[in-house]
Amino acid sequence: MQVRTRFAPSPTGYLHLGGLRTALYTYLFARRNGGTFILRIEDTDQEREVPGAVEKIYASMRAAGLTYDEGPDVGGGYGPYVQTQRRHLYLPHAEELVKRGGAYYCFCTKERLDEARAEAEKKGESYKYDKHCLRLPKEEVERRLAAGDMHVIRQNVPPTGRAGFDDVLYGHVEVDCSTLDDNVLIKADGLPTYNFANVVDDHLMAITHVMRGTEYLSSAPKYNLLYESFGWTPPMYVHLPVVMRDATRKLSKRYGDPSFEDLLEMGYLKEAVINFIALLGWSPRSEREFFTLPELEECFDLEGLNKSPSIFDMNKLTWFNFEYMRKLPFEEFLTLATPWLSKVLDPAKFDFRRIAELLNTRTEVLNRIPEMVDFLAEMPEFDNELYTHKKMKTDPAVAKAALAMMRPVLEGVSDWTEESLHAAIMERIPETGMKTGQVLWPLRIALSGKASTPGGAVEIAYLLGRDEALRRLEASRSKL
RNA sequence: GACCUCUUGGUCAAGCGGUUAAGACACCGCCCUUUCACGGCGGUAACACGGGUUCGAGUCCCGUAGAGGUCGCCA
Repeated sequence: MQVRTRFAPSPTGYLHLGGLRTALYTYLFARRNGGTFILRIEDTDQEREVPGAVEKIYASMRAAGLTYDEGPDVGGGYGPYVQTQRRHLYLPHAEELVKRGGAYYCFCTKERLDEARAEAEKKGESYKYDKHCLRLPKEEVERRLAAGDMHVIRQNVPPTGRAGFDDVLYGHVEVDCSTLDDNVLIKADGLPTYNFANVVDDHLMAITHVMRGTEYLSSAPKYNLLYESFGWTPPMYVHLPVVMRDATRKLSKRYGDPSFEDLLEMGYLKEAVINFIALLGWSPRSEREFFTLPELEECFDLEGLNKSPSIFDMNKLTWFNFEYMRKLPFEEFLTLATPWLSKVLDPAKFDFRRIAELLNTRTEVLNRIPEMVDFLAEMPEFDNELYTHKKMKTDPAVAKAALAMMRPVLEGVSDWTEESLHAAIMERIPETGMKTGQVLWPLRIALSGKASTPGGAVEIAYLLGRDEALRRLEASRSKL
């Protein structure tokens, strides 16, 4: 069987991480099976459509490397791939369904429906359309249709019996038809609802595997009923669990959870995000944890999918990013780091290349760079207690002696390179009887004012330049 | 409320009737060390609960509890 999968977002905003993961799995499944991956835009809700959202989807897919074989902007043999451009296809199918008894015209007003809903709610019952219009005489239906009365087309769910579907993850799921509602298939504006469009399009586009979120789990039986009425073979279903922000809430922009684009802007590498997202809900069932997209395409399978929702752990993402960051070839890292360095440092004054070297293996996320190096631009205020370090056996008193001793040493270095500085310092320390750490720890603090810096005393002294280094040394010393 | 689904450490997650219940992140400790980091070594920490079935259950069945989803002319 020729596998065909589709990712079908609606253009209502940004591509959130749950959506990205669905897209990724859908893509991977197609690739792994030598199938076709399709992007379809589900824009039948004209009111909720957000301008520019479609372009955002394209951009995110491209950024993630999820190339689709068929789609609005790439074409394909099953187009168009935007539902509003397929509008003419749905009504005939709905009419066909009416003929087959799987659907019927409904002229009920919004007011009548709202009332019924309110009443059901008052009684604490769940609302269900009462099939009022199904009982309309055929002649009346035709008359009102001809008169152009406002109407919709509803699915005609059998009042009794069971309806179900087979899901690769959840197995066979079945419900009583009596719990199912006669959903609207064609809206009054002539456009289909998701319920109908996805069935018609998936069939017309020869989709073999429908992968989507579990929010569709409870309506899937209805979709299968539709396939049945048409006499079509339903696709394989793979409902994917949600990505959560904590135990009870799913990831959402409202709580400030980042989108894929947000993460990229923050300085996360797309490779890291993809790797992390892939493992959030899927396991290769081995100890391996690093995968490039092509590697995932090789080994992704449905068996490794997890049924329960998983919590998005920023911590682990950051760890992945850290690992990817340090593996980055230096020149690439330099290019990525430069704009972040420029936010706080003047490129004319500082050796970006050297700073980047020091940063390359210690940067978790690019957006942390400014705070890691801003002390170079301006000496921060700091407490003399920073000089205290048990392991290094230093405290303010030791620091005072160390700094006094270091001043002439640094002043004596004419060739201000790391090599010369290192040589001069290391030569002097043994003569004083102090331990290396007792001198270098205070020196680093005196020059940086920070407990943690990218690089040691020598590197920092070099980066600051002779004048600034001596100035800071003197200033810090006088505060002791 | 009704229906559907889920439930292994704080988090991700392996396990698919017999294991000392992996591994990773985070956390803690030790070592290394020109700080931090990196690296190395080690540690704390889990099968939601109750019944079955079985010689044997995290694994199968049934309940209970908790959580999530759905109940729109939204997708």
